[in-house]
Amino acid sequence: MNSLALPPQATQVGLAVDVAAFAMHAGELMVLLVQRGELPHARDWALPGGFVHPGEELHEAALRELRTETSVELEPRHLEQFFTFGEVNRDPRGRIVSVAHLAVLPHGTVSVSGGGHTLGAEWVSAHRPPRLAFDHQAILDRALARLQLRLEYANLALEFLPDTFTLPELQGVFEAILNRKLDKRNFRKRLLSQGTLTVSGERRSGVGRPAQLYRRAKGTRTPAL
Amino acid sequence: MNSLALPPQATQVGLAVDVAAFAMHAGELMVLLVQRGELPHARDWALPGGFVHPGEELHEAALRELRTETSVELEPRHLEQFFTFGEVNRDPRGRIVSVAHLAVLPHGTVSVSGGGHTLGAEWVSAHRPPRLAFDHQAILDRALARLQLRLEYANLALEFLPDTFTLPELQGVFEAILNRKLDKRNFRKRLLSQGTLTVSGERRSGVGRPAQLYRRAKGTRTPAL
DNA sequence: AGGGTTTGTGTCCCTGGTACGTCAAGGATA
DNA sequence: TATCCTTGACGTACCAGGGACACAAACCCT
Repeated sequence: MNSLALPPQATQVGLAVDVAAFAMHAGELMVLLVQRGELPHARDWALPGGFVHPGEELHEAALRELRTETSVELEPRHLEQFFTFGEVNRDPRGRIVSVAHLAVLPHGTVSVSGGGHTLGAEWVSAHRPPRLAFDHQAILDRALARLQLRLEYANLALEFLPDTFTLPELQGVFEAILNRKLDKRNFRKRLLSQGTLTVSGERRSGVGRPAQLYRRAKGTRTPAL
Repeated sequence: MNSLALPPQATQVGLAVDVAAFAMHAGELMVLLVQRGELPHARDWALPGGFVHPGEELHEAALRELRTETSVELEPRHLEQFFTFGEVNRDPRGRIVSVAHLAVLPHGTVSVSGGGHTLGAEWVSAHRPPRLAFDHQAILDRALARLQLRLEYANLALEFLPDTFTLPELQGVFEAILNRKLDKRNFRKRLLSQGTLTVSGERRSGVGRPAQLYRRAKGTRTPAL
């Protein structure tokens, strides 16, 4: 079965995956970065990622790199391939194409720790990241654009919150992703009329009027990405 | 510069591109296929595509394969990468990842002729293609979905028509891509209120009332994809 | 008790989309 | 030349969704 030969002009390239993983922190959209421990770009910040192993599917590689480099365990449904970067000179080591993935980290996934060949892993502001290695800024730009597109449809924002949450919190997630303010009343109207939320108990935020707690309605389990 | 070594576990894979190229014919959305001349899948139909050459950008490879296999010359602005297929066993020759591209053929590009290693090239119904080689049916499915998404925004449909055209013709393009009928009057309203069309002379279709001819308004050159 | 802070709510208007009936301009035919 | 057939052209009414907008309610703290 595997006995067929490849034509001679078939380029053999290094196959990599990169992951732009997002989470909410203090009302800000954060992206997960690692500090590279090896050349090239040693000590520079980069998106987690690395080479695909033989016999390994693309999404498996993405999950593995995320796990080994940042200790973040993720379900496949929170991962989506969104673009492949294959420019000839994007990597000084040779022709390396990277299949870039978008990851949405469910609320609670905050503990990160460097691993593998990295010097460390950290959450940084997605809209104001430090200087990134390779073409990772371009990758991040595209990831943000895709994330904003996805927001319109699904209940993607809910992934960033715990099981129960307040409407202002949910609005904060939207604002952090879209990077702009929204109108309170219109936001409520839209979300509630959509019927994907149900109420729970009460809650006090320590300051101001207590907010109503909501949770996602039953049967609203659309895949995150 | 190129002196850095790749880590040993870095998978070397074959890098390919495939192109789902669409055009209108007799009111139907057509996709461009080639009949394979070599193993595997010899004599089966497939999307045009092949291996990326060393030092060649992805989109260059896509354009080259299209040119050599089907004699279709295309501008880069009519090409868009939309997904990368990298399943481990998608190709019996080994690990081959294919970066799939969507192409919109401007009106007039009809003459196709087989070339390269193919037995021939042909236009077939995009919604009812024959059995395809490899995972090309999955690629086609995704290409159609993307095409339908794109339709909403841009003047993508105009790419399928000559410089001057009638509104019913334009509506036919929409219907062919969306694979469903549209309302005549609402379609006019939408398109004309958009202000991207201007009028020209008249024209008779041989049967029924002659239709007004339109052309795209000046300064409406948004990139096709 | 009062000030500060945050949540919660209703109205108007504009836009875009859909459903729908009717007239107009030709070609073909008798 | 009159009639019919075919297809293009046009306008109205209705509904849903989104954006702009101001004020009351609940809780904390001092």
